[in-house]
Amino acid sequence: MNIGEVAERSGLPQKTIRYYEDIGLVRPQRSENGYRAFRDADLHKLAFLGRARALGFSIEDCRTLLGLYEDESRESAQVKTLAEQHLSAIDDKIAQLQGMRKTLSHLVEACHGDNRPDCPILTDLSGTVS
Amino acid sequence: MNIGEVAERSGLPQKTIRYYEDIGLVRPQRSENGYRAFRDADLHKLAFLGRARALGFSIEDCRTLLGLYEDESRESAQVKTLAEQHLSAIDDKIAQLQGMRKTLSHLVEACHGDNRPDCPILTDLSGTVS
DNA sequence: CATTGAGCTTCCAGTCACTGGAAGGTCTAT
DNA sequence: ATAGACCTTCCAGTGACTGGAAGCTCAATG
Repeated sequence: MNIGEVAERSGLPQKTIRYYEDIGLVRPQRSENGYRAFRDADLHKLAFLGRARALGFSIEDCRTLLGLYEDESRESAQVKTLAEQHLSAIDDKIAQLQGMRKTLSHLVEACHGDNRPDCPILTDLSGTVS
Repeated sequence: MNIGEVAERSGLPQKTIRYYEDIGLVRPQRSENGYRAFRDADLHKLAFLGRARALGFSIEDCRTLLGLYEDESRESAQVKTLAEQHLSAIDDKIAQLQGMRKTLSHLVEACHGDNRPDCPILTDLSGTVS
């Protein structure tokens, strides 16, 4: 398979696939003309990466996950620990965003949003104690 | 004020303050020795920026907000629109993270996490139709 | 057989918002 | 005089791509 087909079938952009090769996540062979020659296993790996990235795992986590996937003697506890850490990082991010959301939605509600200049959003940002 | 004091009082790292000067968000004067000489208005601006960043506004949004803050003839509608757009972006991010969270927490629960290699998390990532 | 256009290659630069570190000047207190 | 704190600039790196340029290869058409 050439990169175009792999991109289509994995759902990853060609640029991303080349980048993943650059950083050693996949190692496709090369045809005589210099084109990358992907095998089914490469496609499979790339799809794995796409799903792991869609769950928010970092590239380094993905590298680890791929390693565990290919390691027959892995312990599922290793995978679970990684996933739990990531889950907890997601929870932190959600909490942070919800904090922003709460403050911001209060401010948006308080702003009448017309042609006059006075604005509670700016007042809040300016730190003016009202 | 020198940068150290401004950093402490604004809560921003010195590096960040220098960076904000680089990109033209603040323009402190200079003392004869070449040190940055911040006035109260600069400190005020930096604190404004710190609060806006803490609400997740991008640097360019912050630039716009600062401009509106200093523009006496602004219309609060402009601020409100910007804030609403940002709020909606935050909502999108929260929704995306909650999607990840849901999938991932199911997978984590399904994984027994012991010394055996079989792991539903990896099975899911591998795309195996079970 | 020449040409066109799609598809592939590499390489370089840019994104965003900092952050770290090196090399060196300045100030204050002992 | 010197130590140490504080300041300066400049360069490079982060994460995970993304865009674009210049150029090679391949398949189909006239």
